[in-house]
Amino acid sequence: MTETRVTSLDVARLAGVSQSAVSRVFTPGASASKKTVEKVRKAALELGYRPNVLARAMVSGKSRIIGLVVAYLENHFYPDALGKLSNQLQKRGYHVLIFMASQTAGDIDAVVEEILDYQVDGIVLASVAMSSDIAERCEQAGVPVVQFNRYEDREGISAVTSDNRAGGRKVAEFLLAGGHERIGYIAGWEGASTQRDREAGFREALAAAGQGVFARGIGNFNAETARTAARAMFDLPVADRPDAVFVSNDHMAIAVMDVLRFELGLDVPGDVSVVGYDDVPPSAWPAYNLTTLRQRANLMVEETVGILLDQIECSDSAPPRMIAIDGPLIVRGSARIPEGWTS
Amino acid sequence: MTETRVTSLDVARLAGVSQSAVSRVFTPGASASKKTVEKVRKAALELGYRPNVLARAMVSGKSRIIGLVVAYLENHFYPDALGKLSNQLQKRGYHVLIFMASQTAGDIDAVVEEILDYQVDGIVLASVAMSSDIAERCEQAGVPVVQFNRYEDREGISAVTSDNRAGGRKVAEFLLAGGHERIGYIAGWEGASTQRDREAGFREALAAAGQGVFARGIGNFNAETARTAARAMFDLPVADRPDAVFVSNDHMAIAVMDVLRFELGLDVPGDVSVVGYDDVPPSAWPAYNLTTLRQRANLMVEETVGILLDQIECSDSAPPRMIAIDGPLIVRGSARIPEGWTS
DNA sequence: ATGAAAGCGCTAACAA
DNA sequence: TTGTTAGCGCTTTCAT
Repeated sequence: MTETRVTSLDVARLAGVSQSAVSRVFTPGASASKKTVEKVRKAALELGYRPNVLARAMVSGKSRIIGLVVAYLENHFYPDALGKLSNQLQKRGYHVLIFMASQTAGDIDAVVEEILDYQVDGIVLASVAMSSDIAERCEQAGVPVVQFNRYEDREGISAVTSDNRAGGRKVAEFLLAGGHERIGYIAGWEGASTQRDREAGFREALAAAGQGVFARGIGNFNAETARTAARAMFDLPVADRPDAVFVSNDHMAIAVMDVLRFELGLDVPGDVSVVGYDDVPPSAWPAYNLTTLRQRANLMVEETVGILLDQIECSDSAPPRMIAIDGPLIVRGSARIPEGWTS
Repeated sequence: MTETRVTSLDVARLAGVSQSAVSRVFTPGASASKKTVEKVRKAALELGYRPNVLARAMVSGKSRIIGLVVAYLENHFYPDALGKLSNQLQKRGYHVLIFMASQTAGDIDAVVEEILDYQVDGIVLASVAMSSDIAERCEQAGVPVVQFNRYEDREGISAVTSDNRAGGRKVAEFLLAGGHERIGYIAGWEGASTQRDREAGFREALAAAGQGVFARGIGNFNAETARTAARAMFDLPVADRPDAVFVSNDHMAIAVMDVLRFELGLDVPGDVSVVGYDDVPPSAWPAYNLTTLRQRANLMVEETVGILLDQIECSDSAPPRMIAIDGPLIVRGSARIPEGWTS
């Protein structure tokens, strides 16, 4: 039970070669004769040697660690994305170091400093606000950053989102085609680009049809807040309440459906049509059967990884990229389906 | 836009002290005069210096990284636990490095090797099977391991679970008190200690009342498999199907409720009582309102962190600890409530 | 192709 | 309290 730390030197001695020979055998683009490789591999196996990633990181300047900052894990979209991200990165030899950001705004700067302390090769900011300090610090440290499901356009920082504007439009068009005339909206956190874009696209398409938002509430991407907003919006006589509502993410939409049905005794979609955004797993459960705009998490993650590794591996700094991925409207049963609706 | 790497030496020069003085200022238990501290802090701030965690790890042997192996993120219990774990560790100056384990059995050994390469200070195995190799490798590397929500009792490895046996018993007693006489069970993955213990406790209490399991299906902790099991168990004439079913986690229980209600047209709890295990957020949603045994994730995580840090910080290796945390039955509306039921 | 030697940025003896 | 020195385990010139 002696705590054994096997080093390359141990292996070298056993194999009868120099320490640098061992290093070469374990370094992808290195030169070593068949013979040396063989001897070293054998010795390494015998001793159970594996290179120390940290030591390698020190000298090479590459840690193969990606820092991930996450704020909300309640919304199932995020754990889902996290899993996919971690998997993809793992396949390419990187790993994810997690940092939880409390919702507190200023906090994020401190978190990013902490991340940088670990000499990460890249950073993914999942749904947290950027500050210009962060951008600067990371650039000066030479660490690429990509924002996931959020962007701040004043900075020159890469971002991957779904095409929220187009998504908002699609939702409006669907509701309009369904003949709704009093269409409400429950907003997410107003500081989020996702929220702003979804609403902008939504209003755009409503306006094109000569309508506006009949009622507006704020849910902050939080279930409880969304419930409160739903009560305020719907606990009213028929004529005063919406006949349809676009809730800006599924996490809230589900909470809203529960309020409508179980607290207010309304029928969905009979009395009110509900449409969400994300297409998280519970939206497909028959009890909700939520019509929603799908965010293609797989593609979003692929793009994120692509951008990151481009920047890391091709040091001639690739320019920041802004990607918006289109997603389909998944028509289920929570909103009235227009006659002859196809696409 | 020059990539600046500020080192302690830079700070030392600016502050007019030695490099080790700088190190001392940034090392918790070190000695430095007010004056030195002041000069160094000022210089550090000016240059934006922060210690390199990796370099520190190399020499101190402590990386302040905890490796976490996770397999399922679909079951919301895990993201939830992950968030809590990461938060608690972060408060104590540690961070979580994620490793996704495919369900593949042998895979886990390779993953653990990879983790060890990062010189982690500890490992949390969340619901993945141990092998004796792992135990040995980690012990020999001097890295403490704790299993979360699973255990293998043949190894001397710490584990934190809920008291699954007691939980299974409580569920049975509740169903029995409700007057059910044909009680079914849908099992999780049979390789899991959680599954075994829940079933053991459940059967124990049934047996004590002179009953047995009326029907048994296997869901493998997977929603789709659970649906299949539910169809086989319930698509039968009244007399041949259970009047109650204990589904061994909520993730499956919700899927089962959907099958019962929407595919088979059965009323829950009118025709069938359903009880789950975990108390994940969706279980509280009115559409399910699932009676379930709560796993106290907060306590489980606290214990996990406690054990880990004890082993890491008090090098006189604390013995492995097995913790089983009792959880309450949360009585909601998916199962018939016995007359005058209180506790 | 291989070995010797010089660090990567830091902490921890050891002296002073 | 402080500076000097010796590494942590590795990659990478530079000779050979």
